[in-house]
Amino acid sequence: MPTLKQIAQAAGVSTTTVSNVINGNLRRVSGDTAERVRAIIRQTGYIRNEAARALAQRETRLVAVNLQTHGEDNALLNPYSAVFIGALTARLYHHGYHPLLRFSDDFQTVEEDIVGWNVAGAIFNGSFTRYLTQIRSLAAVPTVLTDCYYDLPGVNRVDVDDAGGGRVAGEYLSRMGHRRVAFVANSPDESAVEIHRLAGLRGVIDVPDRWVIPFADIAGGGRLDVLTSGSDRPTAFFCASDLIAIQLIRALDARGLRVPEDASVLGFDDLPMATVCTPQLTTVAQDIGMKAQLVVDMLVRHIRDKSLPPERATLGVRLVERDSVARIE
Amino acid sequence: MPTLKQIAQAAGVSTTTVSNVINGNLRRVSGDTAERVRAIIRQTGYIRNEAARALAQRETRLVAVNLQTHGEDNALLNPYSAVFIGALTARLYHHGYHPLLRFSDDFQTVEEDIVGWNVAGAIFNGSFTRYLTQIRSLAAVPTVLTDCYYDLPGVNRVDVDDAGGGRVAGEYLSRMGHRRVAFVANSPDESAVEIHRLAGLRGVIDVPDRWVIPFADIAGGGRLDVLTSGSDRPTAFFCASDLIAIQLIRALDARGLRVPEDASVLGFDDLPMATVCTPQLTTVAQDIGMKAQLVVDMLVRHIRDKSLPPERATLGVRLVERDSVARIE
DNA sequence: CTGTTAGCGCCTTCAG
DNA sequence: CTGAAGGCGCTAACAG
Repeated sequence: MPTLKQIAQAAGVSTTTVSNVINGNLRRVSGDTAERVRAIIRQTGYIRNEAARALAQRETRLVAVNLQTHGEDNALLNPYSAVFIGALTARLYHHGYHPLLRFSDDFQTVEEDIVGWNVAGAIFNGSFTRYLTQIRSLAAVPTVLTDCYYDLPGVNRVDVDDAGGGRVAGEYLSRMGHRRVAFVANSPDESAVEIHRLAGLRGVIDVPDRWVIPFADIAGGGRLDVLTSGSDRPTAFFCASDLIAIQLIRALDARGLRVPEDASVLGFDDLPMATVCTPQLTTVAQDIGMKAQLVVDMLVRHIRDKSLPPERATLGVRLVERDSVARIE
Repeated sequence: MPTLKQIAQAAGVSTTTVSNVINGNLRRVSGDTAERVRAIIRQTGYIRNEAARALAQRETRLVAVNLQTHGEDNALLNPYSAVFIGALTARLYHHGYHPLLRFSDDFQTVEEDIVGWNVAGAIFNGSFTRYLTQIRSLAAVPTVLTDCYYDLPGVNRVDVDDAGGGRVAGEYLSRMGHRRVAFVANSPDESAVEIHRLAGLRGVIDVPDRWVIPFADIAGGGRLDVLTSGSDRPTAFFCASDLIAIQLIRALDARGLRVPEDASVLGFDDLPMATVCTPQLTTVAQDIGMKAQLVVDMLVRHIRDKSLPPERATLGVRLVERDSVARIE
């Protein structure tokens, strides 16, 4: 593989000129020379050394993409994360960047990536609140936080309208005749996202605390038996994610309860899996592709113009009606 | 952020010594100096510049991970790919490497990654046969091919025992009383993986060509109607992936046919989704985490010792019995 | 429009 | 066991 210098020699020009051609600074090169240089680049199959470029420019075309792991080492086991990361990646390519993936619950590795690789920017998904403030480099590198209700001065944010989603869910369930609704979430008193979804729901329907259920209680213990027996029981379950909804449906099914005949289930996210399960999931949809685009485009804007003031965007949601919620009464 | 040189000055030693400490060449440094250097590194929070290291060493700690896209731009929409990429990533971390992700159907971008970033190694998943031979850099960079039945001299391979999986499927279906079995796959006459699965099945059960079905024919057209009416119809469908199986179950469901009562469905892969659908999928399982480990460990071995001869490994499969296949007759 | 030059931060011979 | 020095390949002033 030739170096830029060799290209310059072969073309009989200086390295500056070649560099200018490669980087599209065509104002500083005559059309003639540019074409000659390009021809040589093409015929030699020259590819620029990114490490050298990074060293000289003090910046790579890498964007640190950080995902909380919650202990699990394969963060892409979660289908929402997988789809989102895939969408981010595709959009990053669009702007000529690469994701530098990091699954971690620990800020040290994250900082090593950001600083060690001289990344152009950083994206965080989830509520890293525990250590976000410890990441000193955050101030220096354009950053976008998603699904993270934490206000860090100078940092950009993209959030889903979680409260709005909860409200939409409540209004829909209400319209379908449901008055008694339970909320199932991973950690309903820690996850900011889930807290907002619940708050939105409660703006419409009164949900008693005993019906705010950590999913683990259902997956593990017999909490579901209590919730499905006796007369004091919910007619519908609003789940903080499709993944939870689908597992809940299975758990109900295992107890001989059919959805939506015996209980209604409403999801959140609208993952591909929502349409391949039985019954197909009625869910509050967020457009993950659009979200990735919002995030990446915002980041790139701030990479290009470091003086831009912090931005904040909220992604709308909409209800997608399928088969898991029944009209009652 | 200090540079290595500044650390050296602060410690009153040369850059060589600091470099040796960082890279664990402790034979060439006295325990005393090493500790002094380490202390300064710790208290300044020094992080080594990867670009500089890469330039000096002509190699990054990046591994190019390439995924075919089949036109789609978000390759992680496919749950199998998502889980596999996640597992690869986790295992790469384990050895101190990062994945450099590329979703592409085109060898140019792939080569730009490999050469431009001086990656330490490359992993390909899927049958890139169309252009694999065009990637000149493959000879120079340790490479592992997965799920790619293509023999490239000097290149390592990890495959799943697809033929064995087909056989296991056939034997199981046979044991359950099925004689009339159809095979549903994405591109049964192009995908090497699918071809092997079918071949394995055919070693046990006779599958007429008319029952070898591209999934598109089912998803799109009314081919399924033909397959489910009349007396000349299969009693079981062996699907080349869980994803296909689940969609097939839905399509059957839409026609009022229940699985497994009216038709049995057998999947392949054993993705997480196999347990969250109804009925839960009986499937030929491959251990994706193990596969990722085989791939990465093999790659790292060859990165460390460039003189190693090419290797080849095959991942075993096993049948996981759940609820989508019925015993008949 | 084009060339010269001085680094970017680290690794790695080679001397001592 | 330690240090000095050159160079990895590219970019970006600064001259011309």
